[in-house]
Amino acid sequence: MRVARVEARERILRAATKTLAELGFARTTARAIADTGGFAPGVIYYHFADLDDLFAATVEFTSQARLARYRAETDGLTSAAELITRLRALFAEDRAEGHVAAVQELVAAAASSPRLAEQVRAAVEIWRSFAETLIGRFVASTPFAGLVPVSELATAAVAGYLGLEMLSHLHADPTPHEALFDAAHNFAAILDSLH
Amino acid sequence: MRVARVEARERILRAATKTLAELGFARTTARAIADTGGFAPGVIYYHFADLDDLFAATVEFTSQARLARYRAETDGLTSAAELITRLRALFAEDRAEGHVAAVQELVAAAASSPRLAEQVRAAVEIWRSFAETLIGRFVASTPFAGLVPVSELATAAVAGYLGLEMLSHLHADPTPHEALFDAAHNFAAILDSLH
Amino acid sequence: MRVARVEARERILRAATKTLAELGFARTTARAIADTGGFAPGVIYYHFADLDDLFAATVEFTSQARLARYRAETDGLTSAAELITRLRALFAEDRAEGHVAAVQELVAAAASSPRLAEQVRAAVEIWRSFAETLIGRFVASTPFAGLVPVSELATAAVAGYLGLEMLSHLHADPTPHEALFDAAHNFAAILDSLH
Amino acid sequence: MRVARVEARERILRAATKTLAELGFARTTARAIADTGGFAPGVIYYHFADLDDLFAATVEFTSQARLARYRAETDGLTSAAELITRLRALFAEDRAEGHVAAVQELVAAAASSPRLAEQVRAAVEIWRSFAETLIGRFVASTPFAGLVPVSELATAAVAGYLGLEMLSHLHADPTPHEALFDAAHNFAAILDSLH
DNA sequence: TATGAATGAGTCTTCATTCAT
DNA sequence: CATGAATGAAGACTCATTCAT
Repeated sequence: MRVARVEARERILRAATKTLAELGFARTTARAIADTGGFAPGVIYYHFADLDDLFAATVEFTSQARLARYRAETDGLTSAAELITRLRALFAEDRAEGHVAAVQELVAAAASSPRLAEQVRAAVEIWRSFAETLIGRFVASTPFAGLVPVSELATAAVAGYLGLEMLSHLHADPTPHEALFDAAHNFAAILDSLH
Repeated sequence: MRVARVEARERILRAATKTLAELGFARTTARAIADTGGFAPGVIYYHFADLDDLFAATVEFTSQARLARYRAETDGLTSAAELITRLRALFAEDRAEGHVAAVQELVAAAASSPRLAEQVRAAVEIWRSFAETLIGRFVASTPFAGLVPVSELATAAVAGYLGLEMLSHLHADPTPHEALFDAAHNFAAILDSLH
Repeated sequence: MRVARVEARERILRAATKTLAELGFARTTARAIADTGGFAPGVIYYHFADLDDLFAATVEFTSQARLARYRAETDGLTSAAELITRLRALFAEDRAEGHVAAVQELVAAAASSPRLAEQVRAAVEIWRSFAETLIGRFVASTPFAGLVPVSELATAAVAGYLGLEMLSHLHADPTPHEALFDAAHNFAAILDSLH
Repeated sequence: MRVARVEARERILRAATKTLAELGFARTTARAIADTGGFAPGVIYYHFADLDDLFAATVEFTSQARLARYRAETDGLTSAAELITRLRALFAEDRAEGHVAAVQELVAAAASSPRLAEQVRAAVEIWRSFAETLIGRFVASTPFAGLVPVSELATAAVAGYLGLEMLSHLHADPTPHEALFDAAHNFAAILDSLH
């Protein structure tokens, strides 16, 4: 029973994530989610109070899952260049599974829903904190240690990440990301040489 | 006559901008815009084909106006630190008048509206190009000239700017921006000293 | 389940037919249909894509039902006078149930809706074809066989039928039809005597 | 002044007729009429109480004008075949100028507007009466005089005429009318030979 | 629990009509 | 008289949500 319940919840959460990524927030209606997941719209209300509740849960669901993956991939890394390579691969996964797209849609939508904003804020803070730790770790072993405003950089990184995702919906091609990863890789290589 | 028409259009455009900034895209309905501007919802359709048309015009309207201002303020500057100071002031204006907020909402909304996406893409490209010119100008007089991927930085700047705006709706206080400007100012001072 | 769905559809179709007959096309709004049928306007859109879709379905629904009845009543008849008597009774039914009135309204409305026109054209062609068969059958056994342009008469019959219905909305009394049936009956009696 | 006023009225009436014929009643809005005529929508209300008033006047306007023409063309004719030829030409004029189409639209619309119905009834009665006179004249000189229900035939003629017009909007080609005129011409030739 | 039919509020949009200029 | 901007009352349609089965 418990297991079935959790599975049903996750089925809905995955459908919500996919729909957000594919259709955008405005067209992610209860029926659209149900169509994506292959269940009746009514089911949603057996597992979530309302759509706002589902969206809040979606932020946490998709965020937790990805964070675990990001932690696993970046744990113990010492080379900045290697970090960029890993992040590029993780980013490709994100895009393929629609995780960033879904989160970005919900961050944007939070402006219209205080209830959702609360949950999103928490998730974003977790990512910011993760970024801060990561950046701190790599800056620590460079001559810039102490000079770099790590916390601010972490905020900028999260903001930039979401902003890029948002902009990417305007174009068909994902080129901007690639070029940025290339530039970041070059910079990371310089960083690594300063050890 | 002509003047009256243009004035009416601008009244609607300002109301749309303000409503987008204050309520977010999802709640920026024809009625909400009309309430903000103090006119009947029907007027919108007398001056614009539909809401999509109004939103497209809003992107251009608010974008053009701000760009002129940004160009005027940054023209002829040679000190990076001074540049950051000016940008901080411009940003304060943006926030007070809701320009960035409105644009950010429309960039996010463009994901659900191909028609709007076209207009937004054009506006974003203009800003990216402006950022590229600005960054290029300041990098040229430093030892990093040629090493810095100016185009990518410009993209990142626009993305970061919009991303920060988006994140700012999650908090009440605008602290993150202030801290970032402080950090940027420090960095700019170093840049200036390298001339 | 399936049955409930079909029943709901038919309830809406009957309400549409009745509303068209009683109020005319211009006043047959979603709300008016809902009021007639005693359900919420939204139900219409649960069972039909939009009003055009409902109107198209109404043409077919009312047309099919009546045609079956007309075929049953006229099958095997050999006396023209008896045919006229039967047609007069069928016509009385039509009027009582609003079938012709509804169809006539939709034929007129088809001028403004290409989508509806398609469906209406098909229905009209079926009736024209039915009329042609009927007329042909009765003319065959008279001296005029071969001289009478059966196809043209059938077209004229359908046009006249719809035209009469349209004109009948201008008067309160249905006298013109009665007089025409009387005249037709006299003519039919002469036809019968020529066998 | 008087003349200008009458001219303005007629300009509006012609625009209404043309719009009805081209767009159908449902799309004949004040703005559509104004667009057709090249004047501002507001003008309509300087010459007519409201759209219903304009439509009522349109029925009379177009009806009177055509009736004069029909009378002139059929006056003094003795050959039925020649009558059909003349009617065919008049009908071609009607179609080219949109007169029948406009009237048919208004007859249909009268079902939804008691006020319009009154005016339409009067116009239709005039045409019915004209048809009755015409038919009576031609029947009088045949062996059928006294046997033919002239009044009913006149009603049927008007109804058929309007019905055909209505059906013609369903097809692109006007073939049905042509075939009917051919058939009528053949019949008329027989009639003529019975003198 | 799941289904899917139904509801009602709310959205965009149109349009007859008015009125200041 | 004419213009054209503005209004307000609908109308079509959507969608979150409920509920009987």
